[in-house]
Amino acid sequence: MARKPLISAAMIELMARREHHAWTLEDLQAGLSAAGTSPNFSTVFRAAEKLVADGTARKLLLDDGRARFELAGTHHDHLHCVECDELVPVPCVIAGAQSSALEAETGVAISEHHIVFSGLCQSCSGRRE
Amino acid sequence: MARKPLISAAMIELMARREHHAWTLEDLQAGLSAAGTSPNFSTVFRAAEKLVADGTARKLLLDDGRARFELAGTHHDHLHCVECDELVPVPCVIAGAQSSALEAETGVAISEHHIVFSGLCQSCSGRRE
DNA sequence: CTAAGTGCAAATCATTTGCAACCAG
DNA sequence: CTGGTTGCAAATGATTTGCACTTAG
Repeated sequence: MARKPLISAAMIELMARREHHAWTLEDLQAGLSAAGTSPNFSTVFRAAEKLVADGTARKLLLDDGRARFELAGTHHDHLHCVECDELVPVPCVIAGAQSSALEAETGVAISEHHIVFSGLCQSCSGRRE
Repeated sequence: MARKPLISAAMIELMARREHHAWTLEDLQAGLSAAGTSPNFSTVFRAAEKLVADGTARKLLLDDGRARFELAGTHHDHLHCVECDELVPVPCVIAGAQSSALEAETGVAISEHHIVFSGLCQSCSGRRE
């Protein structure tokens, strides 16, 4: 049990730069390589999983079938830009009252949710006007 | 160019029975086998993709990495039951005003969305009380 | 006959895992 | 030394594809 391991630390720093909000394993490997280290894909994979395990990051799966990792933080949802393929964070629009109403209406018990909007991110949207 | 092909037709009927709301390819193959035909996995796969292509069905990806197919219909969202693993439909809780407000607030342009709630479906929820 | 639908086997894709070599404490 | 980290190669799991064979029309 020691301090943050090498790659994990670099990975956290990298993600904190927000070049992307959510990173695929490839993004992470490329970013780390650009930053000097050139870790093996497995290493990136395991470091990312570890960050998820200790709560530092969260893993997301999109319909394109590739996992993305984001630094954990306050709850928010995402917009998947159909133009640039970025996954950008957007504030959550579901009020507690709404999920309560849904639970009452359907009989399900909700513990969490994740919304993925599809459309254009701010920059792609602006570029199109 | 003819009428609905064999397996596709059987697949639509099968899905319409609602044993599941959303079917994995395995579910579909098992269901079709139980119904008499025993199609090859590839055949099931291609028929399902075709249904998606012609708008009869929709393909969904969950965090477990396996695709599920549901008959297309009016928009709704889903609850993924953590107990029985079923994906059950729930009415959409996002009002148009909310996404408009989100667009105004963030500058993104939303074309659609999909919410996946996690929790207990109605039967699992009831069984636990 | 001719295009569409199938089955089977092989190819992909995106991870995951096994294991031996390494490295900081 | 000793446990955590890495690299490399091989194994998975879930599709996807290529191709030859059928079959409905």
